[in-house]
Amino acid sequence: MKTLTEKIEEKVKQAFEAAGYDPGLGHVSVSNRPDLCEFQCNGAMAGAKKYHKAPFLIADAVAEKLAGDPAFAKAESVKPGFLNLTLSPAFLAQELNEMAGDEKFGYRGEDKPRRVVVDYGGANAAKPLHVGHLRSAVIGESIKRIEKYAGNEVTGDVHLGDWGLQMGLIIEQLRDLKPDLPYFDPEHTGPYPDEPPFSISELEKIYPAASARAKKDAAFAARAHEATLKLQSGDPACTAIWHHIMNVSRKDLKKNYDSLNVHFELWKGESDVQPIIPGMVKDLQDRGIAHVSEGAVVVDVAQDSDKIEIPPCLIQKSDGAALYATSDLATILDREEKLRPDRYIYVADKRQALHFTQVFRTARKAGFVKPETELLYVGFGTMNGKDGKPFKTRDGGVMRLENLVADITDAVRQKMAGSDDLPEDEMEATARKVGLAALKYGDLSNQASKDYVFDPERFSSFEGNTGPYILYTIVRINSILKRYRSEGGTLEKDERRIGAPGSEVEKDLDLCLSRFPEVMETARQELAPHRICQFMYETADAFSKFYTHVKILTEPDEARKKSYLSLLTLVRDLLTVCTDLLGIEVPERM
RNA sequence: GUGCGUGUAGCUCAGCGGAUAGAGCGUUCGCCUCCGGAGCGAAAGGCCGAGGGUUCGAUCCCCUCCACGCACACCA
Repeated sequence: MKTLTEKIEEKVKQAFEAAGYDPGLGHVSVSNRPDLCEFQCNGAMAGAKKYHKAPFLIADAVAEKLAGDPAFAKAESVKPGFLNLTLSPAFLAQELNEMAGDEKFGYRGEDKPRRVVVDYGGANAAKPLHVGHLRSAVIGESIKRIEKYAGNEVTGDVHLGDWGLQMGLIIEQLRDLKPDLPYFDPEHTGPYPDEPPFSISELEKIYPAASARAKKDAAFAARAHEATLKLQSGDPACTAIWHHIMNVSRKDLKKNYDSLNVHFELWKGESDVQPIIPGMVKDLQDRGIAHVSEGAVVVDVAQDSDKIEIPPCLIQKSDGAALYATSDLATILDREEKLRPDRYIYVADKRQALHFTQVFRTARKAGFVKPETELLYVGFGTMNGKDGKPFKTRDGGVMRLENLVADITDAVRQKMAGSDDLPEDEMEATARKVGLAALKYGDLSNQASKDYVFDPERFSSFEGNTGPYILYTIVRINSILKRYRSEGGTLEKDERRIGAPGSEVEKDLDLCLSRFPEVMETARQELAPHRICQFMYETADAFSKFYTHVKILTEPDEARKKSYLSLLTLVRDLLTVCTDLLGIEVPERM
C-alpha cells in the first residue's frame, strides 16, 4: 500500500494541476508546525518565481481545489504561501485500519526482492569478542533484519579472521607450553588426535601471551612467522592444530553471538578463500588490471573524477603474501559464484573507509561484479567512554564483550529489584533481555557513522529514550490487553477496528503510528537503524500521553473501548516488530 | 602535508532548504483513593563552532577559517 504522505501528495499534486500549475510543486511533508497542521506543502513558494505570482495566490488556488476532498478536515493557505493540511479523523482512522490489516503494516518493502549479503561481526579466531566487535554485530544484525523485512533474500556472513599471523603465534606458543604434543614431534607419522590440545579458556590465554611476547622477543616472532608460512603451505601438523583452533574457537564464538541474539547464516572466513587467491592475482596481472610496483602487486584505482588521490589497492606483498584487500576480493569472487548477490553490505569500523573504496573499485574494474551490483559500506564510529576516548576497562585494558554485557545486566537487575516478584530464573532471563536491550538500543539509537559515548548508567535507565523504557511500554500494553481478556473481554482479529480519534492525544498517537511505512522506507534506504529507534520512542511517548489521558478499560461505550484496544494492539504490534528489527527481545513481564 | 568526518541546550543526542530549531538526562515547580507513576503537566536553559556567499527563505547548500577525531601501499 501507499504511504500516507504519498496518498496526500497525490491529491495535492492533482490540485496543483487542476489549478493550472506544475504538479511537481506538490511535494508534501509532515508538518514541522504540528500546532498549525499535520502535513504541509511549500510548493507555492517555490513556484512563485516561475509563474510571476504571489505565492499565497497559488496556495489559495490549490487550497480551493482541495476543499471538497473528504480526506481533509482543513486545507488552508497561510501567510507567505504555505499550504497547511489537516486530515479528517475518519480518513486517518481508515489509514490505520488498513495498516493494521496489512501483513507488514503498510510497508511495501523493496519493489523487487534482491539477494543481499551482509558482511558483519568480523570476529577473529582464537580471540575473545571485545567491545570493538559489539557495534559490527549489533548494527549488522539490525541491518540484516531490516533487509529481510523489506522482502530480500539475505545472507549474513561473520567472515572470521582465521588466517593471519595469530595462528603462527598460537602454534609456537603451544609448542613451548606443551612440547610433548605429537604435532611437535618431527618423527610423528600417521593421523593426529581428534581431541583438541587445549580448552577455549586456555586458547584465550595463549593468544594474548604470544602476542605480547612477539613484540619483545624477535626470535619468537620469527618462529611465529615461520609457522604461519608453514600453515599456509599446507604443513600437516600446523594444519591439524589450525583445525583444532578453529573448532574450539568457532564453537565459543557461536555461543557468544547466540547469547547476543546475533546469528549468522554463514561462518566463512579468510581461510576459505585462500585457494583461489593465486589464480585471482595471476588473472588480474594477465589482464593488465594489476601490475607490479615496488615489488608488490597493485591495482590502480584512481579515477579522473577524483578530487583526491586514491592510493592503489595492494593485493600482494613483495614477499608474495596476500593481504586484507586480497582476501576481501577473493571473497567477492566466491560470493559471486555461490550467492550472486545484488547488494553487498559491509559493516565495519569507519576507519576502513579507504580500504573498502579500494576494494570496491578493484572489484568493479576487474569486472568481478555486475555494473548494477551495489557495493555498500556502513562505517561505524568508535564507542567511547565518558571521557570521550575509546572505551577501556578501568585499568586501561580492552573490555571483553561478555563482561560488558554482564555489567549492564547487573545495572538492570538492580533497578528491577523493587519491581514485580519474579521467580529467580525468570528474573535472571528478564534482566538479561533488558540488559541487552539497553546495550543495543543505546548503540543503535545513535547514527552509526558517529562516535558515541557509552554510558551504562544512562542506557540501562528505565526512564527516557532507552531500551528498557521501550520494553516497559510493550510489557505494559500487553498487561492491559491481558487484563481485558481475563475479565472476559474478547478482541479477535475481525473485531478490531480503530475508530476516528476522539481527542488530541489519540490523534497524535494515530499520526505517529501512520508514519511507520515511511520510517521503514528511510531506515532501509539509509541503512539506518536509528530511524527505527526514533520512531519507537515517539510512539512510546505518544502512547504514554494517550494512556494517562484516556481511560481504556473503564470506557463505558463498548465500541469505543474496542477501538482503544485495537489501537493498543497496533501500538504493541508495531513496537514489537521494531524491537525485532533491532535484534531486541521482549520479556513477558519486567 | 593531503584528504575524510565531526562541531546543535550544562550533559547525551535527533533534525539537515521553509513559518516559533526538538528530545532524553540533569535543574525548578505541580500531579499517586485511578487500566503497571518506569508516567503526566509546566518552567528555565540555544548568535545550531566563526566569517563570507547562493536563495524569496540557510542549522541544513557552496567557499574560507578555527577546534577535535580519523585515514593516508606491503597489519587486519
